[in-house]
Amino acid sequence: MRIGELARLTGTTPRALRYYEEQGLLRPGRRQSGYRDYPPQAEHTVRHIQLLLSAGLGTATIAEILPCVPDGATVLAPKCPELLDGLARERARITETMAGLAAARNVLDRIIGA
Amino acid sequence: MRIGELARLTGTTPRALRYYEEQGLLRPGRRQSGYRDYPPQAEHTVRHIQLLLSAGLGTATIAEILPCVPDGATVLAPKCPELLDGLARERARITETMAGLAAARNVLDRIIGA
DNA sequence: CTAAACCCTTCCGTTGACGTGAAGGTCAAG
DNA sequence: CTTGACCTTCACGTCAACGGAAGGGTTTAG
Repeated sequence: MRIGELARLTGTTPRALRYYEEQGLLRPGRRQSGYRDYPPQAEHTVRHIQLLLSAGLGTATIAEILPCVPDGATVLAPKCPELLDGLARERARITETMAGLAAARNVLDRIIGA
Repeated sequence: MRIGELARLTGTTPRALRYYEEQGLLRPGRRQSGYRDYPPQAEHTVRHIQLLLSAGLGTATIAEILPCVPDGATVLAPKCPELLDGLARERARITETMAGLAAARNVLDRIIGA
């Protein structure tokens, strides 16, 4: 599929997809015309990227993670033990952020009050 | 108190405090020398600011909220009903963000696996 | 009285994930 | 064969919350 269709399927823009490629997150093939050509699994990959981005992970970190998450949806990663440390830190960071959000939401609740 | 002491008390920097003032979040007095002079309650105010910032609220929104949160710590805001809508939306946004973080953390957990 | 430490304003720099044209090739349909 | 939608590569712009340096007054400890 071409870039426009993938963008529509994933609710993003061609510009963002080119950016992901520039950051090493996607490696689409090329046609003779130069147009990018994405395989169907790219949709899943892009959704993963969006999810991890929204969690505050940077593109560099995601670029390390993605090769450990094969095409299938709910797959574990048996073969990237070097990343476990970093992933655990990211996990902790996410948990911290959630706690902070809960605290701030409590403040809002106190302000909203009745 | 002067800016350096307030910065130490709140774990931030003079630069950040000047920025908050620039955005209308703080209004310290001035001495003849031009030095900023903060009242003791400023410490509480700054902590509120930090908490709301960490929740993803922008300085403009916080500037609207602050006048509704008098000096006392756990006070409600009876007198700003116009903000209730916006605050409710921010609250919803925070909840959404937390859900997204939980989802992303689940992805990480699946990757970390064993 | 002097030196260190602190403060002032002004202004430009940073970081990340894109947005926004510009100038031009490509492709399916009428 | 031409429109119009889609694509390409630059390359600069944006937004938020500050960081940092320049150039110069102020306060305080010795």
